[in-house]
Amino acid sequence: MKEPVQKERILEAARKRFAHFGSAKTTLTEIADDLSLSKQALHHYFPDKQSIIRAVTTQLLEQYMEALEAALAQSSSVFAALMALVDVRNRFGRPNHLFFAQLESDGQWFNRDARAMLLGMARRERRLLEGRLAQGIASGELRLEDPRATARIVLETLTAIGRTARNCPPDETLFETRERQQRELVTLIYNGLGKETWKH
Amino acid sequence: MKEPVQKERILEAARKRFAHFGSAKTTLTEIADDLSLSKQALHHYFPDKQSIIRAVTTQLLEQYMEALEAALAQSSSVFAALMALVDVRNRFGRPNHLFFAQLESDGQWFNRDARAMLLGMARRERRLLEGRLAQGIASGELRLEDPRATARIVLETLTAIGRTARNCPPDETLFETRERQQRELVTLIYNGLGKETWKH
DNA sequence: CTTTGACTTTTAAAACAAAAAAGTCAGACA
DNA sequence: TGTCTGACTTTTTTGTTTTAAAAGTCAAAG
Repeated sequence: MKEPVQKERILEAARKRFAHFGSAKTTLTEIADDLSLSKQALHHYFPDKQSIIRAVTTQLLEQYMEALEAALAQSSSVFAALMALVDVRNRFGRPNHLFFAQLESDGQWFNRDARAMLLGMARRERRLLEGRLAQGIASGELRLEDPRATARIVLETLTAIGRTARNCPPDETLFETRERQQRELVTLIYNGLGKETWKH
Repeated sequence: MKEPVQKERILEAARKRFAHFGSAKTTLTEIADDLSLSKQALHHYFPDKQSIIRAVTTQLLEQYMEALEAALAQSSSVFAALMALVDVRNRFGRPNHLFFAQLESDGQWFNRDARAMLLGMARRERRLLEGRLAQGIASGELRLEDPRATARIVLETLTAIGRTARNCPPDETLFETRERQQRELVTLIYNGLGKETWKH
């Protein structure tokens, strides 16, 4: 074999195209051309386009989880952890927003696995945050009854904010606005309405 | 004139149809038929369809503002005010979700005024909530630095949650889920992470 | 084991025709 | 004069057909 990790090269090329144009607007021929191959070569490593999308998705989500886990682990306070959550989410979501938007949309195929993948990811994400909240409770930083429910509502809300206006134009301002909104919300939640407001 | 307030009757008929099918899927002929009129009669009172939509929108938003104002005024605590906010929002949004979704979407015409109207409404809504928060600060219930920013972020977030999955099927479960989510969020914000959780 | 050329099938896009709805106007009727 | 309708034109939406493109298959070559 010429290349020891041809599969990896294909996945890398696909990942780049998916990030820029989304999986729907990327053809197998384009991916193959990027590698100076014919599309039949791709079929030798992946049975169909769907399996390529799935592989790229798995890879991305796995990287996200690792980054989140690391960020939460080294956060010195729950507040820092929440801010890191927002940061890592946007660091991964922004360059791939087109890709993820298509995964969630009612696109033709896929979507069987996509739903399941994203759901499983949401679960792992929730467990991580729940764990960090529990740590905050143990350390006396927080007084919370139900860290699980709290983690769930925080993540659901951040997702809702991130979903707004997921239309075509990749407006950079929009991303900035959303991230700022998320940071403000997290700050508000951390402080609540009855305490002194946290100072920047 | 046969009817003293023919314009009102037309608006009422339009409002009903818009609520059920949205303004895009409602024809002037249908509205006219409901009143046993020809569509030309409608044109005598309203120059075009857009003006009917605008009139209905204005009416609905005005009713919403009055309901919200009343609810906030008679709320005994800020927490009750926030819950009332969620309640009134959904009480108005649910029956007309199709209508409002179309207003916000990139539909063919309209949308010039629609944006402005919704923006103005968001402003008035924010002022009301801000006032109620300031009242809470004055009464000693809250300690907040910036009630304006807080009102803004709360409303933006509630809107974001209400916008999720605004697709076709008027699934009743979805509305329940969203409203529950909004209540949980408001509770979380009120209490913050550092205090004892509020008991139901 | 990889890769490709030639092929079939499926899916998405473009073009076009048909239907429906919006909007106009002169005039009827009380 | 205020209210409404019939007959009409223009615009928009919808449905159908055609066309192009992409997905997927297979035998065979290096």
